[in-house]
Amino acid sequence: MSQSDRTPRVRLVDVARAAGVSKTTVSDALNGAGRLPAATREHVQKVARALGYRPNATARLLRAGHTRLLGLAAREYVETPWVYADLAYFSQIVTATTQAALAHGYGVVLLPTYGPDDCWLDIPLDGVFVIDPVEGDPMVRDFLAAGVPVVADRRALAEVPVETREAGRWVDFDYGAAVRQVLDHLEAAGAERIAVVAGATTACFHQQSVRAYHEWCAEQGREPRIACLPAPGVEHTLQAVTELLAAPAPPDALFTLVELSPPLLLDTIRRLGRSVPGDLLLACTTEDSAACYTDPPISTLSFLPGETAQAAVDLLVDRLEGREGDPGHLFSADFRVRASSAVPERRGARRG
Amino acid sequence: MSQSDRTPRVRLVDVARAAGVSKTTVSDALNGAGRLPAATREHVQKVARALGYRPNATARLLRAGHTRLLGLAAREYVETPWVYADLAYFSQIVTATTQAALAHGYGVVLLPTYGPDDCWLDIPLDGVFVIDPVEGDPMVRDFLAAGVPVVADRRALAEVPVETREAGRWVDFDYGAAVRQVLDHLEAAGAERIAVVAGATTACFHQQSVRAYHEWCAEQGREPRIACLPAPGVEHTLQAVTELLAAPAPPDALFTLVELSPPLLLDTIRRLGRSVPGDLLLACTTEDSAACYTDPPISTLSFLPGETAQAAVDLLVDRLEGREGDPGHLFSADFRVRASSAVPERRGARRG
DNA sequence: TTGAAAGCGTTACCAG
DNA sequence: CTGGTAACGCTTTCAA
Repeated sequence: MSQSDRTPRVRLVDVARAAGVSKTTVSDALNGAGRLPAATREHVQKVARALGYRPNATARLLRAGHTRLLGLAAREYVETPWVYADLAYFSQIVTATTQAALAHGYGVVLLPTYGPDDCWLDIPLDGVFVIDPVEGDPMVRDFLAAGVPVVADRRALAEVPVETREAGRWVDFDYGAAVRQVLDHLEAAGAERIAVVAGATTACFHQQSVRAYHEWCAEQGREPRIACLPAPGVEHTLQAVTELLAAPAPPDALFTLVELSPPLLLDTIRRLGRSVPGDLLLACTTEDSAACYTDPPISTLSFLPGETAQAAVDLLVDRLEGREGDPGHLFSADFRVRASSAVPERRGARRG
Repeated sequence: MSQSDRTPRVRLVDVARAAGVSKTTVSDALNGAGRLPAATREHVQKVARALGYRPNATARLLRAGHTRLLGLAAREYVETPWVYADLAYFSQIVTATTQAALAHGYGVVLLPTYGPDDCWLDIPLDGVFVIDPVEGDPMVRDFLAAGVPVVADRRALAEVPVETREAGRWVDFDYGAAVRQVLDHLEAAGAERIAVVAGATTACFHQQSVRAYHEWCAEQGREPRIACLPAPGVEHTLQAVTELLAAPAPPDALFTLVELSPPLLLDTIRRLGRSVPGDLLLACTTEDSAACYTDPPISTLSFLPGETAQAAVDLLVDRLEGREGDPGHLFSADFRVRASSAVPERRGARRG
């Protein structure tokens, strides 16, 4: 690959010349194809090894017509240069995607989320998994227009010209339903003023969940108490929590929709003088497994990154290998009620 | 890319035919090369757009002779199929590598850590960053033999045939020194029985750090108290901690060398009936930023994933773009003393 | 200004 | 059983 080398790589033809045979024979000998006599095969292999020959991967790909490379992009915070390290959700998506891809013999390329438009089109990809596409996402549009199969969410696919849609597959959640499930639970547990921390992006998840919260509030005749963060970050998130809890007639429940270390959030709430669940019911959208080890364990809403990634890869690979599969897969979020949003009795007991 | 399509992709030559010009003209018109009259250029562009033409990435790469793709592999737990999601260190390495690569116009491919030997050689890579190579790592050997520049640690490079070593660069730490620094600190803070949780792999980091601990114990005439984990995982790690603390004459200091959520560890220690730093001094090797928000804040040892990744990419890119740069970069670990391993006064006060 | 043709390094088809 | 030769799809040099 390296062009800057003084010594150019040894090519198939070099081996052929050195071994006194043709390119075909070398190719066959090395790939176990054809029916060469063992002697020829071994001779060629020896020469190849002696010369340090390695096939050029790019040339093989051009020949093969596919690259067995899948792209992965997290688009939620397109503006801010890549911030997914602290986000357990994206970490787990990356891991699970890589594992699933590997199991099918595919590699995974982490795609740029920002930067010169179209730069992603220079990467030789067989398919792409786009997580949290933004509204009218150009990446989804471009790949689909280029005929590269894409897995995204239903909205992203609906936004794309119908004639390019054929290569699109989707994985999706009913985000609104998930949010309402948590709100209903908190209300049933006695919460009257539920505060929410959400993201201020055009990703489907945040748009739908914020909308669901507002609708829910309207139905219940309640005043929304919501902080929308334009970017992730521990500082800002804790700050938002602090401000929400400092409001006059402070909330008696908190529901976070952005990732934040659960033990840390718990600790912060305590330092603000509130007990959980005594003064404040708590439910977190998180993939951090630490949530069930805290005291009290924290109720969590999970969007199943492992399952999602697995499904996305399967969808992509089915399409790539010519199998007619499902057009997509709808998941249900996983809400686990734990002691942090406990039943009303306990709260009444404490206060009475 | 997708071969399974009924409708084969439209190629350069198709556009040329449709526009009534030659391939050259199309290429020039689309790439802004040559000095075509504006009319021709626009005409070609219009036809290309109408046909939905997208250049084939693989073919361009073959022509270009490079792929602008960098491989990234975490080799520490080669046996276990990819377990880096919960590990803040690897997450941050991935993010930082991607960012740094992007800044140079390179993409990043996540490499398989296990699976059919050599399968990584089929991926068209310009360079590779191998984190925590194992002893005699075949991945490092193969890429170097193939003339693909590699960044790893010094040991990995030393193990490779000298004639292929030219394409190797390194980033490294003096792990032993880092470990001794922490042990010395804990001792100065009054610890007499320091327990350690480490990994049982052949990665440089674990080998050197475990050795340093044993040497330090020997020098001090102390009995080592160490748990070595063959694989990561919250359960196992907490279990190891529990066992170490349950020993007769229990340790008065704990130093973890494997990643574990700091707030969670603190919580666990407390549930075992020990206070930090009162009963137990605590220092963690971790990249989790939550460590400085706990109460008490936790002393941490960091191996600077951000800086390491940045340096690795720079080393790779310098080599690829023909610049003569450094052969490698030696880092010093970042040890931050916080209240969890506080000065002896406080411990005396509590106990007296 | 435009086009024909020569690569890039591999694999695969067919003659010999 | 082997070796020429034609793709794969693009860029670029060089003539016209």
